Amino acid sequence: MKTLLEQTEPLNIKIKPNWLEDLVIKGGDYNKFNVRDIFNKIISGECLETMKKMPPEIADLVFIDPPYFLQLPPKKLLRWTGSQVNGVNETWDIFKDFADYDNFTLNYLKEAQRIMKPTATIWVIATYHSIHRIGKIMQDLGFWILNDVIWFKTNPMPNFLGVRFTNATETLIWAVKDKKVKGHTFNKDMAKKIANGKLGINVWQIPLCTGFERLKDEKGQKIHPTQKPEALMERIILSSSKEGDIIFDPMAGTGTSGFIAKKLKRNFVMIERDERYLKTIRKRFNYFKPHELNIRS
Amino acid sequence: MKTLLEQTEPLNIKIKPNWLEDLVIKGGDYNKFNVRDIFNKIISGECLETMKKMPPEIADLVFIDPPYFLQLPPKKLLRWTGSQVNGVNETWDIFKDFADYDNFTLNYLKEAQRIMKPTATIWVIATYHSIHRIGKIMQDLGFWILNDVIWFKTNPMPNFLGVRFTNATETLIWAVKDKKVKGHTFNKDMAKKIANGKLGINVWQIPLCTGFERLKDEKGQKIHPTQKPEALMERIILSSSKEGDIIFDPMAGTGTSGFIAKKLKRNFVMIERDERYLKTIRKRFNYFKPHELNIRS
DNA sequence: CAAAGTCCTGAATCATATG
DNA sequence: ACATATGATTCAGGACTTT
Repeated sequence: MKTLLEQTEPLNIKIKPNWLEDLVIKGGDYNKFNVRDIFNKIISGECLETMKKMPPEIADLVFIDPPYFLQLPPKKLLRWTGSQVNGVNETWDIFKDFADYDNFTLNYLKEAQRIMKPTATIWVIATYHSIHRIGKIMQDLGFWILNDVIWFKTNPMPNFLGVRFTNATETLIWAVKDKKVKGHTFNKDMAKKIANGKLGINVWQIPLCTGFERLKDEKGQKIHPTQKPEALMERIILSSSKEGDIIFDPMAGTGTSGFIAKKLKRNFVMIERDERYLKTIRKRFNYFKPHELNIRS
Repeated sequence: MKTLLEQTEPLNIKIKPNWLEDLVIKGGDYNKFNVRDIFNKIISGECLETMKKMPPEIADLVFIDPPYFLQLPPKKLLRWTGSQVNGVNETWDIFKDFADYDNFTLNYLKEAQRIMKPTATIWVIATYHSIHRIGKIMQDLGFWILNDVIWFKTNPMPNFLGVRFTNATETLIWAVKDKKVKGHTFNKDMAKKIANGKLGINVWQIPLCTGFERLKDEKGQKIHPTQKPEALMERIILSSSKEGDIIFDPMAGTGTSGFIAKKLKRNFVMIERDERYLKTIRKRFNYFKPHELNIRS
């Protein structure tokens, strides 16, 4: 598989194919969506209110990369070289307190549960800052956890202050919507290939998203502070979905889930609020031919 | 360091040194403990009620290996007492529901928080079945998580059914009792040695507790279903405690925490209810000389 | 052109001292 | 109890520069 954006123009070029405009639809224009409205589309709109407009039981796979609520201090951490650590200080990661965060979590999980097909599975990713809250809320909602999967970063940011272990992992929770679900998709052979060709183990060694794959603006600054690696998304999709499946991501960011879904012959529905990210997704999807996105060129 | 029990007699020999009797004290004999009562002792008694008798702020390090609430079907339930010693329903991993489990968790965590010295840290281990519940409850109680540490088993039980990933991990939560805590113990150099000599990473590759280290009865049956490897306990103690520290374990099982604590020149306080495990601990501690356990021989 | 060296940065729950 | 200012500290990997 080719590396991201190898075949796309630089981001500062303003001219784009017209058909890419059709990739994003305005959620505000709809009271309810039907599947045809949103098939292989990114819906522009706020996460929760847009999810509520979705029809029930349409997704084969749900992927959610929510805010982690890192609770970082507003001040930047300086390195001895003078450069600063760009912690996440986006407004979307700010919550009043745990109760506020929990409430948000509960709401999007409820909607995800409704949107999932009966045999669908869901992946949620976070760090220790919030994964436990998410996991407990999932269990309380009746989700049945199939696995924790550990994303073991080969090149984590070191903890140079030496007061705790270097945090080299993020945790993914993989679950079905109910304990009684039978027949969810799991591609066993693919899982073996993915996890070091061994037993199909729940630890995945994958580097951070850096280099050419990392989407950057005209100034060379990263567009999204937490862009997920394509390799991670590939493993998720290859191990737990089939060709033609609908993959739903209500917090798309730079759209890695839909991008990889499409590369792997799946379909997607994504939601994203931020205009800057939406613009980036359009650029990114220039990789595809119109017919691959069910758009008439 | 020598392997466990290399210098002890086989478990089927009934004659033990008398001084080992003093290793276990009866919790029921006390209304309140003072530190001298319980210094390098195993307290025989039920976990919660015994914890409540403990003085506040005495532990430098708390290690808790609680029931995981695996929710296995009844016939596969793990028996705390092995063969039915008494008719009482003393099964180890049975809880009515999540609320029941959460209530138990909340109670022992509250007590642990009280027993911890102001700069103490706490380790709790579990699998995905319950770690998220534990983690959220910890956060709600004000514990401040320092790290998730992943115990990555080199020889996990393979998953033959092919419906999910082979679960090769357990998760440890490492935390201080409050966000404001300053000056907890973290032996940085030791952490580097522990985690592949590199960054001091939060992923530890350790085999399951098997072979000679695994404690077995006269019939060769394992005594405890989830005995933790010594290597795991060594890493915990070496990375986050100092010589002479008091390490507290309210659910001792076969006493690995205290055993390794003592080997590494720390002190311990342990609580264990089950007479069979207490007997095993006595055997195990025959490894030491009386003066190492502050007992007059 | 290859090899070696420099610089930058990645979801980060920092530590200590002073007011 | 707060807030604010300043100090000490790290590795892998990619981009870029120099030899």
